[in-house]
Amino acid sequence: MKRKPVRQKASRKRRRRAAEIIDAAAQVFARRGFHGASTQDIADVLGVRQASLYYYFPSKEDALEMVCARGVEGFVEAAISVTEARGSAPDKLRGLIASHLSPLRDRGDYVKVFLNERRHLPTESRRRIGRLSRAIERIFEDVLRAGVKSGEFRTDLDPRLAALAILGMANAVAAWYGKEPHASVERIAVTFGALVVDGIRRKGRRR
Amino acid sequence: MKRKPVRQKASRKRRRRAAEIIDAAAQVFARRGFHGASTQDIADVLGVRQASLYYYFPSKEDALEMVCARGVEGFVEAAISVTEARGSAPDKLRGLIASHLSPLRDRGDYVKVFLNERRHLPTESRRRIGRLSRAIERIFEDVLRAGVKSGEFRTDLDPRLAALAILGMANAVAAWYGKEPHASVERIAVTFGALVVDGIRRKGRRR
DNA sequence: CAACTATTCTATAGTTCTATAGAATAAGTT
DNA sequence: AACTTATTCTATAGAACTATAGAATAGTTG
Repeated sequence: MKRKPVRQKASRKRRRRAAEIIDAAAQVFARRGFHGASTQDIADVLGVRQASLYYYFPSKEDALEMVCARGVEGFVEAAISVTEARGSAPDKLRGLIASHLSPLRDRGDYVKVFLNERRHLPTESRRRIGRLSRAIERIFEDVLRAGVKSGEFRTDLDPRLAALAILGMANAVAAWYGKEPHASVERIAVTFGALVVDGIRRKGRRR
Repeated sequence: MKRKPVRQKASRKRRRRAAEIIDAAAQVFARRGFHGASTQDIADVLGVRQASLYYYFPSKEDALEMVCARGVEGFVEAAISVTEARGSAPDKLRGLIASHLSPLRDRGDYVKVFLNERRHLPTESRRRIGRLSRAIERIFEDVLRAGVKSGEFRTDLDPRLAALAILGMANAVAAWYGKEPHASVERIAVTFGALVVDGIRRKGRRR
């Protein structure tokens, strides 16, 4: 009867600390890559001893898994909710792009690690996370296919290739976001949306 | 008088072998990443002992440098020659995309390593290779800017963001090229070129 | 405050990896 | 064949890194 609030208080504190630890891991993995980063590097960021980290994760690989998990967290859900809202195919596509870029604002390092280091996850978690990746690709693909069917997009469009193109474009942002002046997530999303939907050619002088 | 041909013969053979060694390194670095790959992994591909590799490179880092060097080799030159040919801005841009994708055909692993592992190069060579990267970005940017100026591209286009978008799209191909059926370099180049220049929206129903 | 729990520390075992030294073998030359 | 040079091999030093064990310290609760 008395134990519960005790445990919760302690574990709330612990969760906060655990988040700091994983944050440091994300930062270090993002900068040096999983194998290029040592647990010592993570400890240095936090100002603690290397061995202390093992109070929060059982292995470096598990730390990677936590970072990657947060790196994809919410992507699929957000994307689905965009496609379920009503709107034109171009609107949905622009919405998908915006939603896909959104996590860069506050989780850039996590996203970077997910994108570049997930291949180093142990088989099982890599598979699980790979499924999420493919789910996102499929969502883009489906919107493109629907747009072709409805006549909003060109009939000669290859939805698969276009989806990979758009995702490649969007994912690449993680690599330079924060370094380019005047490039907020908003602005990038709008620019990319316009580029993909309408192209860069000036209107009224087709061909 | 007699020595020259001797030395040349020997060194021609050696160059061939050195190319095999670096090829194996490219393959292994592409698959596992620089720090995730051991020199033992490279030796395994070749069926030789780990230490034997050091007859061909002085350090693992140097091997990375050789791989990266071949990974960018020719990119800039090819891009420049595209921009120097005459043609419309859209033609040049499509040409740039095609030229940029071209090395994937026969040097996919090298390109992959250049894209993903160059950050692990020692400072000096990283800088040198970083300059080449920026040169390529600039070439794309310049074509876009020229197209805006000439009225071929939309006046509200941000050439810098568009260049990053297009390069991101193109560079991402390295990650999946060879795994997608019916996606030859030709086809990808044409698809991406059309996507960027004209967008995916169906013609004749703007807005 | 005394007892208990949570967190961090010191120390290190054990592994993996790069790189070097020098012997052995293969290839090439005269 | 005898000699020379090129290539690969065996063996290992030495460095770096992960993870564990158990002591020390800080924090919490009755």
